[in-house]
Amino acid sequence: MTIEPLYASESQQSSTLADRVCHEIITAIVKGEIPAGAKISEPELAKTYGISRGPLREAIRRLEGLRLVERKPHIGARVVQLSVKELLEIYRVREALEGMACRLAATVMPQEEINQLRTLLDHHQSGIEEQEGQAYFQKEGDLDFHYRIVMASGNSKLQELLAADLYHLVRMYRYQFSLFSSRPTMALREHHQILDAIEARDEELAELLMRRHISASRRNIESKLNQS
Amino acid sequence: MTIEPLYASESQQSSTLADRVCHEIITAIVKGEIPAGAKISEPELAKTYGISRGPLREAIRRLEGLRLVERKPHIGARVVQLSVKELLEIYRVREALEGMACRLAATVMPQEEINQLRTLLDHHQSGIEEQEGQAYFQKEGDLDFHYRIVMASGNSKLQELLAADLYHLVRMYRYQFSLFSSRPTMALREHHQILDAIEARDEELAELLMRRHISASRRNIESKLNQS
DNA sequence: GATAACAAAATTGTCGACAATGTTAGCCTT
DNA sequence: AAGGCTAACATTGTCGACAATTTTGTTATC
Repeated sequence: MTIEPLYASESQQSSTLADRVCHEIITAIVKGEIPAGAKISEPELAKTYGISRGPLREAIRRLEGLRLVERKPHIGARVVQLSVKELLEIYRVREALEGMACRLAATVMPQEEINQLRTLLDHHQSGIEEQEGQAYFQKEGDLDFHYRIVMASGNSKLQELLAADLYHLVRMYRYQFSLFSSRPTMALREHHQILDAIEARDEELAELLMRRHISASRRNIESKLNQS
Repeated sequence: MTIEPLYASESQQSSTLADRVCHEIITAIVKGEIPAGAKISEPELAKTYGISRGPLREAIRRLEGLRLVERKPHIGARVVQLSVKELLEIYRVREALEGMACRLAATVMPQEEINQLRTLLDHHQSGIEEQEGQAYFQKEGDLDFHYRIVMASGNSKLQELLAADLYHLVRMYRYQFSLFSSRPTMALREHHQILDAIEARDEELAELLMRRHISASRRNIESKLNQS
C-alpha cells in the first residue's frame, strides 16, 4: 500500500512553463522559501526560474485565485500575510467541508480503502511511539488522513476546494508557524473513531466526529496563539 | 435600504485590462453568451474585447481558477460543461458552507442587518404575490438572501469561497437550465424561519434550517432533472 | 533640518512577433 | 474507395520591447 502522502504529486511536468513554474512557486511559498508578506518581483522571479515574464504573470494570476498571493494593480503581488484570525476562519471552513466529506465518505468509501486507511493510521501509531515520526505525523501525516477522507467522498467539488486550494494554505501555516497538533495521541484516537464511524456507515456520526475533531484543533490553535 | 443584489457589482473598472476583461467574460459565461462547452479562441476573444492576447491569457488563467473554464495544454480552453452530477455536488458544498455561515451569522449579525434582511424578504413576498417578481425571486432574489447571510457570517474565507467563486457557477446553472426553485412560497417561508433562528441567536437551529433548506433545493433539482 | 516639488529609475501593464504544438486537408498507396 | 502519410494551416506557448504608472532619489526652498 501507499504510505507516501498522495498530494505530494509535485512531480508533474506539465508541458507549459506557466503551469510548471506555478507549482514551483506554490512549493516555495508553502515551504517559506518565499516568505509570507514578501513582495513578488516579476523580473526577479523570471530570472530565477529562467523564463519570460509572460508565463510568469499567468502563474501569478493562478496563485491569486488560490489566495496564495494578493495583487494590487500597478503595485505588484505579495505573498499573503497570514493572520491568526484567518487561520481560524480556515478551520471553520474545514470543519464544514470536511464534515460533509466525511458524511459522504461514510456512504461510498469502499471497504478496501477503509482497510488501507486503517493500516496507515497504524503506521502513524508506530511513528508516535517511536517519537521519531512525531514531526512527520504532525506535519504531513495528519493532513494525509484528512486528504484521503476528502478523496473518498467522491465529490469532485469538495476535492477541488479542499485538496487543490485550501490545503496549500493549511500547509503554509504549519510550515511557518511550526504548528503541530501538540496532541498527536489524542488526534490519532479521533482519527480511528472517525474511521470506525465510516466503516459502520454511520454518516451522521462520521460528520459529527470529524467536525469535533477539526473544531478541537481550532480551539487548540486558538488557545496557543492567543496567549502570544 | 438596498434592494439591488449586492453582488451585482459588475461595475468595477479595475485599471488593468486583464481584470476588466476577466469580469466581462465571467458575465458572458454566466449569462450563456459564451455557451457552455464552447471553445475559447484566444485570437477571437482578443479581437472581440479589443485587447492583446497577453492580458487575455491572464484572464483565462483566472477563470481557470474559478472553475469556469477548463484548460488543456496546447489544445485550448473550454467553458465548463455543466453536468447534473456536478450541480448536485455544488449543492452539497453549499449545504456545508452556508450552514456554517448561517451558524456564524446567528452569533454576529447585527440586529440592524437582520431588520434590513427581513424587509428584503417582505419585498420578495410582494413580488411573489404579484406573480410578477416570481422570476426575479427565483433567479436573483433567492441568491441575494443567501449572499447576505454569507456576508453576515463575518468569515472572509467563507465569503470568498461562496460569493466570489461558487455563486458564479450557481448563477450559470440557473441561467442555462432555467432552474428556479419552483417552490418560491415554500422557500420564502424557510428564509423567514432561518432569519428567525438567527434573530433568536440560536446557532444550532440556524445551521440546521439552512442545511435543510439547501438540501431541499438539491432534492428538488435532483427529482426534476433525473426524470429527463 | 525638514518638507515639497521635480526628475530619474524601476516595476508593472500591454503589445506584436516568433516558435512549438495541434489540426486539417489533400494526396498517395493499397 | 478507404486508410494512412505529408504538408499547409491555425492555434497555443513564449519572448523581447515599448508604454504607463509607481517608487525612489535629488534638489531647492522654508
